Amino acid sequence: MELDIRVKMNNKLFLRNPEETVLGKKIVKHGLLLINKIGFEEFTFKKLSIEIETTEASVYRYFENKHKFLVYLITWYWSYIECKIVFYLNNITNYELKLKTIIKLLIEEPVSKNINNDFILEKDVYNLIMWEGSKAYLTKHVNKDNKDSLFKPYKDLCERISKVIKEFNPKFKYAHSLASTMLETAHSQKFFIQNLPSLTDFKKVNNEKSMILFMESIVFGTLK
Amino acid sequence: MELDIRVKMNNKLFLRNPEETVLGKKIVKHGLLLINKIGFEEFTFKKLSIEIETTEASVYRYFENKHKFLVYLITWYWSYIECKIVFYLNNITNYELKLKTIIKLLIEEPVSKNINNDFILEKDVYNLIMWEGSKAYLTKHVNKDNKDSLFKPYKDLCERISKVIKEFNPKFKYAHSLASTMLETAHSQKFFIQNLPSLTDFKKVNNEKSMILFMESIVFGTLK
DNA sequence: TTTTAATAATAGTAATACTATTATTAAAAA
DNA sequence: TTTTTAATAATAGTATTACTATTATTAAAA
Repeated sequence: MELDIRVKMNNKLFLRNPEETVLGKKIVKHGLLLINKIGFEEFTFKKLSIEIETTEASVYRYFENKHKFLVYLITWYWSYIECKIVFYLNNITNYELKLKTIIKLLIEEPVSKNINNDFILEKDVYNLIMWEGSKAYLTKHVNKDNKDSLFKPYKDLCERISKVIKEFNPKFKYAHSLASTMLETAHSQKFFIQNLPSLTDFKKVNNEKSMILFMESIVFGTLK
Repeated sequence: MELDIRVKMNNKLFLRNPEETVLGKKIVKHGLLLINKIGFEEFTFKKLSIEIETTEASVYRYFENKHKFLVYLITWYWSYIECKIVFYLNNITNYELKLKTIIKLLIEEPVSKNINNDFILEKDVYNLIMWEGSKAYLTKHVNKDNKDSLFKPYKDLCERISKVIKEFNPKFKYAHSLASTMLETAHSQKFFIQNLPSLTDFKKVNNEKSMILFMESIVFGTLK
């Protein structure tokens, strides 16, 4: 079963809504691929415009700058994960199972066939989060961006997870911090496995089961 | 009591050892301050050279590029923290107390008077780690940098912490991952407190005690 | 005293991160 | 149908960035 999730994006993230035009969708799709390929530091609108055979200025008509474009993509992922969590927790009443499901959704790499809309591929955004996710907020303009609600999807996601944590153990005082630690740890450990494996205890391939066990030992160890 | 720690730096990080000349020390000292002030993305060798009244080319004689300069500073911090841990664990035999001491050292903000060498201020590097730390490895050339042993200090630190974890609970399978999670979480939670507080459960000021309790609940919860 | 080596300054370059202006096309109003 | 307006794209620019190559200056060693 595939989910068709439409995410409403904060309109401070773009100058013109890329979902509304062919060129806009092309920018998002190929921009995501290009950042994954060469990295955010090397990525420029010029390079993207050559790739999709348009002009630099045309890209600038959609996005103010490459940072806003990154936040657009990252935000899309966070909103998408929250939708997924809402959907999969829907019929679960057991709080332990709820938490286990969340952990699975955070760690399990999406399979490539799982296309959820016509221009963003889930596995590509997953990869982007791993490599560039924290760069969305690790800037000196984080406070301004925060005031523009750019990080609302991340906060909402954190809030949702922390509510499940509190349901599981109402006495635990640090539900939000545990939730954000879960989110950050999922991505950083994934990155370390691929690139700095001695910072982890996992194999390069087929590590999902042991990663899930690790995360469960942290979450349930902390909460029980 | 103050520690006078001299850290031996990987010589792939610089073209000319900045510790050996007055200009070199000036570059490191004011470079650190400038990155903290304007952020790594906005930081350039040109701006630094104006600040310390020299030329851009002179800065380039010490460091290949600004990324190597960042890794130089970050690496210094990791090595320094490992030294500190070695020193403070020296006379402790109780493994629980060892872990608690490590947690304290990772979370406690250094006091400003604690100057450990003539050009790097501990509190400034601490701040740098919080804001720019993960940018040291979140690049597409992480594998090349890793082969040049640029991240050895971080790995050594992680290894040292994971050894204490294993002493405390020899059966725990994920000592390295727990250690790297501790390191990453210490910095990300500190950043969130200051900039995205709704991702945490701590106050903006005087949060160290509760942060330490949070980290202890994770570490001992997981290991017990 | 001369040679050599270390260091700094000058002057460049291609690329980056944009902006302002002009041209083209499409839709709405007269 | 024609004209006006609006949307979009392309052209051509700029200041800054991230460097490099060359030349000048100073200091130390032979």
